[in-house]
Amino acid sequence: MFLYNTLSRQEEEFVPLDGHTVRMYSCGLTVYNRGHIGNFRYFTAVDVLRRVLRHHAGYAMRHVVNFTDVDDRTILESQKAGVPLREYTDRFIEAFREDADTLGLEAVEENPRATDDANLRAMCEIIAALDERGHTYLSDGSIYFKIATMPDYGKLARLDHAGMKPGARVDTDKYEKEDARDFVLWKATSPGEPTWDFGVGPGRPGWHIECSAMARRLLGDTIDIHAGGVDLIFPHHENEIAQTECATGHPFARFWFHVEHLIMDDGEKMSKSVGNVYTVSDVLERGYRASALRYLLLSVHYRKQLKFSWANLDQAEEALKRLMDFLGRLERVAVEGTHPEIADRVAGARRDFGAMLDADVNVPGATGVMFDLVRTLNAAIDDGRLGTGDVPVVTGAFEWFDAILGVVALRRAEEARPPVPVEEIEQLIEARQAARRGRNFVEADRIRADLDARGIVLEDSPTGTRWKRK
RNA sequence: GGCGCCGUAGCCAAGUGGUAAGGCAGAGGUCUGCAAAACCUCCAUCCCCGGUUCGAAUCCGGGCGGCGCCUCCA
Repeated sequence: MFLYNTLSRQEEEFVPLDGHTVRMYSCGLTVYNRGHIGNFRYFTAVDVLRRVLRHHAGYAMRHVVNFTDVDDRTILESQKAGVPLREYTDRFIEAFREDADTLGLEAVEENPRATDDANLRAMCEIIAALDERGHTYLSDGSIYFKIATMPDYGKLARLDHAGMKPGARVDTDKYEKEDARDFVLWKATSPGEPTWDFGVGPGRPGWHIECSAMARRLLGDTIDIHAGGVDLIFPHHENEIAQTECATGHPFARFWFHVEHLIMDDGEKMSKSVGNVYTVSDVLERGYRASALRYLLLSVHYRKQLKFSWANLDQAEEALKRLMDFLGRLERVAVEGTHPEIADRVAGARRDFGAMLDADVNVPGATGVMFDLVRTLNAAIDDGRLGTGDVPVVTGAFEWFDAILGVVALRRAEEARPPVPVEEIEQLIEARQAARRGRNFVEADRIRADLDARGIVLEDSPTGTRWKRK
């Protein structure tokens, strides 16, 4: 398969270094707040990449997603809340797990948090190695990385520092730095701040060092894929490269996978600092389903900005309904027989779907292939050219599609918890059938409208009445 | 000011040199007690202007517009 690599700015064929296990690190949340749907656009994109690597390319995974549970904001917010740092960040880690579960993200192999001893120790080992090799200096009790000691610094972001806007915002750090681009590895702490001492003196981690350390400890010196949002390219990922490569002497990540932003209708990036933020639970409270949200998040290629709007979410819901209606219909096929042309058509769709995934995870292209197949098969069902003998081939294909998309499984889990008890629905359907037999259509329509208002839709067919969630 | 991305139908969105996938919405039809679902039909020449080419939405140049990064940020 081919993946776009930010490092080379082009698509490259991807094969894990050892040929069978993908070692992937994706930057996780800073847990001072609940993640918003922009964050989850990224997590969902990485989830699909992971699923493609596993279920399509057939690789084993060793995938690490961290929690940044110490930085200026987590410290500040926990102090404001009057809660110990660890306890404060625990809440948002728990919230993340809930949201991840709601959106059907596959569990990853490791979820380290920065303040675990093993990770702090790993950070200090890197810092010590950098110090030995002359890449650091001390200023005001903090340890800095010295950019000037790394000739190829900037190879990922490719920023032209000569052309940077003069003045203003380059050096906002309150500490003394020799060069504006130097960054802190280990921060001096002020009284009352959490402090650790694992061999480089008391202090707390700089932002970038944790990812380098956790990736190295759990995945080794060179990893296959490092993922993040595009906003992390600079400075975060650039600095991770600097630290790790100068400490180990090996290339850090072979592929850099960056996901574009989700932006709001009004055209602004959704971010905590701007304040235009919706969480997964906000979306659910508006009456939308998580499956629809997941579908929407997948409906734009990961390297393009996704403009979020409630109208788009409505459209996603409708598209998903079409898919679910088809799958339901498939289960009810009664005509016997097997048709080789159906198997051919399905095989073709599987091939095309896979080709889309191979081309830099083209999910919108892949869903196009899938819906094309839905129409063909719906038509085949209509005129009896799809028999019970064909059904397993078809369901097999759609199960595979969903192993990647993960949207049908979510929807089915939601269906298992209808807003009206199943027993009651069935009683009402029975009552309505009796009314219809007596040609009392007023009563029949009343029951249908009543259920509709409660979120249950009825559909009549020659073989009886079916219900589904709205 | 520097670097980069993007601009495809009413909406969302693939396609990046060979004559516009898919979804939503809309119109007409078939089916239905009525609906729903489903099917059939219809609905774009790709922001603008130049250029390269037998041929461009796709490549090049110039505009216009939107967004991102350069600062914490998925």
